[in-house]
Amino acid sequence: MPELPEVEVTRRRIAPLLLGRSIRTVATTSPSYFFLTPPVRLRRALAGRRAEALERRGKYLIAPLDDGSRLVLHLGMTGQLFSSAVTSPRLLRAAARGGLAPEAQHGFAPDEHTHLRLGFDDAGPEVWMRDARKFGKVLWLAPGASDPRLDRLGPDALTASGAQLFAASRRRRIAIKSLLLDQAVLAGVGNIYADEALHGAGVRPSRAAARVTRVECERLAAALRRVLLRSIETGGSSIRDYIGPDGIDGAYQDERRVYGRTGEPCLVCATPLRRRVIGARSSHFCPRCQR
DNA sequence: ACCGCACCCTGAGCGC
DNA sequence: TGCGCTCAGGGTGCGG
Repeated sequence: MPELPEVEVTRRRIAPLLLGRSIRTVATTSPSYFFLTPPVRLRRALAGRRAEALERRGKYLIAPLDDGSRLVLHLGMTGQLFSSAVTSPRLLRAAARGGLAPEAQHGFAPDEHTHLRLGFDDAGPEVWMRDARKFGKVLWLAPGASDPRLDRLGPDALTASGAQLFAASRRRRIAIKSLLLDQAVLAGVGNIYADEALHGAGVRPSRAAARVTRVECERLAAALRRVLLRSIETGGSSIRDYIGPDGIDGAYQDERRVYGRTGEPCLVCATPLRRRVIGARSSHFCPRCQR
């Protein structure tokens, strides 16, 4: 599940493939709600353009183009943005992965889930976007156009302060976990890193946001920064679908302390970790360390 | 205004 | 072995 770290790693590694190259071909799948901008319009808008930068806001990637328009991408849950020159078992269905050595899986061929393919006016690799579940989004913004999705994003989780978090949590009766996932409060936090940060800060995910103290908000902001930065360092979490644009898996899944570890011992106090559904998201926590 | 929840989608993993 | 069911969840939007 691409969250801030995975999107940031993707940004850093895909930027060299995108920047300064003129887009010559744009191939898409059929219209669906994956395309907030209809494919026909998207193809027209992108052909001949050149990305001048690649920015990240929360979990969104934004590429300002040379005509002042912008290409906006969101990877959703299962989105993969990668070079056509790479392959990875994660690009294949489990059935197709079976038994194959990684080096035997050459030449990933675009399938029905490969929704966007950008080709360039040189001989280099293309940039492909694949998303089996289509929870991702592709959007083109005309010069000067804005989008409510971007406008409502709160401060980036990497730079948000404990004071901001404290202010945003006052009078809120929702669980602190749900508040962390609200992109208008903090941009970039998803289920994995919310759970990890709450454990790091010693705060139970189900606690009402308004009952989290100023000191705990400071601890939460610090834990978020620590967890997110460490994940970026290790290439993100490749738990199911996520791959780096260069086909290389992240390694942060090996450093998880609570996410997906229900029943296993807490690495701090050895108490078996618990799972509880909060706001339709599974939450993992230590009943002893997190109050 | 605030909050909970259904919905979009497909593949994995399970039970029978 | 194979089918069908359930679950996973980011973000949006609606109903209470």
